[in-house]
Amino acid sequence: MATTATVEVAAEPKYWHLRTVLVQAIESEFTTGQTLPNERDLSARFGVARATLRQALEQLELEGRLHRRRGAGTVVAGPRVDITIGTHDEGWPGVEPGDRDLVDGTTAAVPGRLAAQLGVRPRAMVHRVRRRQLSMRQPVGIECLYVPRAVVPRVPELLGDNRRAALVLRHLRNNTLEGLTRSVEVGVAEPEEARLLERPPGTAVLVVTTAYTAGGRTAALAVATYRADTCRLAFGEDAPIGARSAS
Amino acid sequence: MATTATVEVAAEPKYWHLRTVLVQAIESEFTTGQTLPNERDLSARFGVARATLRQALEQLELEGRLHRRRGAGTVVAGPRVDITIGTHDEGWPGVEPGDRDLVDGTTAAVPGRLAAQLGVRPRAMVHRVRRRQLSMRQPVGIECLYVPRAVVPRVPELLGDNRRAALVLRHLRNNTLEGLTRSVEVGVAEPEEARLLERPPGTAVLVVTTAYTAGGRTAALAVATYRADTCRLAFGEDAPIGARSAS
DNA sequence: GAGTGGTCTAGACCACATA
DNA sequence: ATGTGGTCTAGACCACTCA
Repeated sequence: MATTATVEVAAEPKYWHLRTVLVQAIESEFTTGQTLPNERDLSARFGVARATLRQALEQLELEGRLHRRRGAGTVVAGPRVDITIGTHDEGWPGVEPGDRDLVDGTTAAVPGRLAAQLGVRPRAMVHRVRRRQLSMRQPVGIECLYVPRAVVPRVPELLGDNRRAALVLRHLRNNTLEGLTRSVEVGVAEPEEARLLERPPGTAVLVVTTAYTAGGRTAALAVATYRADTCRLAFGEDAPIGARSAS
Repeated sequence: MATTATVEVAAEPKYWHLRTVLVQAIESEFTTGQTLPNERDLSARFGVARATLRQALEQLELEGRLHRRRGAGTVVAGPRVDITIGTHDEGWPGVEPGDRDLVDGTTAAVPGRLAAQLGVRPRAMVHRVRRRQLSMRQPVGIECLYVPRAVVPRVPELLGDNRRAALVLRHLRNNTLEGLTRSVEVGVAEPEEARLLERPPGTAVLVVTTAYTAGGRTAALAVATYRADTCRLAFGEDAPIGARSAS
């Protein structure tokens, strides 16, 4: 029994200790927007392999404390962007604060996984309107609205994206949306989505799925994916929780 | 200009292609709960390094398609657990479906980052009640309630965790909660939290922060962290979206 | 073109679960 | 005791940004 009374029963992994050290450094010696030393220098300074350092950086990015851009560098992040998630039909038919970007508007067969949620046959035709949300010139989310063609039938196939999207949205606005069901979960960005969000494929995203009901059926389904590193979802009518409330 | 007309401008990373192959394999050749071959075999089979395979597996786990347990193996996951997030004071004062586990009940100085959100002085004393949510014997979330001692002063310091927690909750239930503000974001689990969730440190979690207001002030703050891989947050009164609605 | 983060490799050892 | 996933290393090359 030569067990020395080491209090260090923890034995936390190296990447976690590294993360803690980096958090302290970020909070005490750096300010928002400031660039950190590059990964090779940092790993050398801390005496760890670059992969281990990267594991810590990845977690800090997921927490929204850092932003990394290939070729550019790693900078200290500011507070997360608040994405307001309304209790009502907010978001789609209306106009909201913040810049938005029309990506495209198409009509095609419903993606297999969404047929059940939309309440349509597996290969039914649906309109899809996709737009991108920006915040301070940075892309933060992709919002995708699916509307069964049965709900909005009169959209000529030949129109351009902009006109088609406008038609679908106007039609929907005239509908009386009665209620909605919503869920939030974590997903990963597919390559195209990732490109629009200016992130590598597989980046963690918050997926907000909203089913709009009208006339006892699902009239539309919105699937919004927000960058998990930069976004916080804010619910309720009041102002977001901790934001700028320090007197 | 010897540019051959290669359509393959994509050049997606290897881990993403691997992910796609694995998704197809999981969906076609495996069923929920089934164990996959181990990582060394899989990486050999696909002709990649183990680290590359693990990058794909990590994403699949984050998506909730796989569960990995050290020493045990990698199994195909079932559908995510729906965590109901009510519009009212649901969750804390009341009782809800699903098993819960009291972790501890303490009274200590408020954690620095929460003082502003609770509307108390930086080193003010707060009661903390912490419990764990289980689903089918698996831990899925840690729910932590902070109540300023100014709101519930009459809790003897000497009581055991169970009694203290019960007192705080009963006191809070007698209060008239007037409203709440809520946000959802992604975070990483600290080692202790991670242990309770049976995951490695740094695991991605969904952080739900709810501020309860009563009498024009913040009476309580609930910080709930749910395993991002196994949980989906369901909002609204209706049943969750796609769940079991296929007739 | 220099410097950055992103991808990928081929190993090694450790902590844990299970039988 | 065996086998699993978890951690860590020391390299290499690629894709991208920016001066």
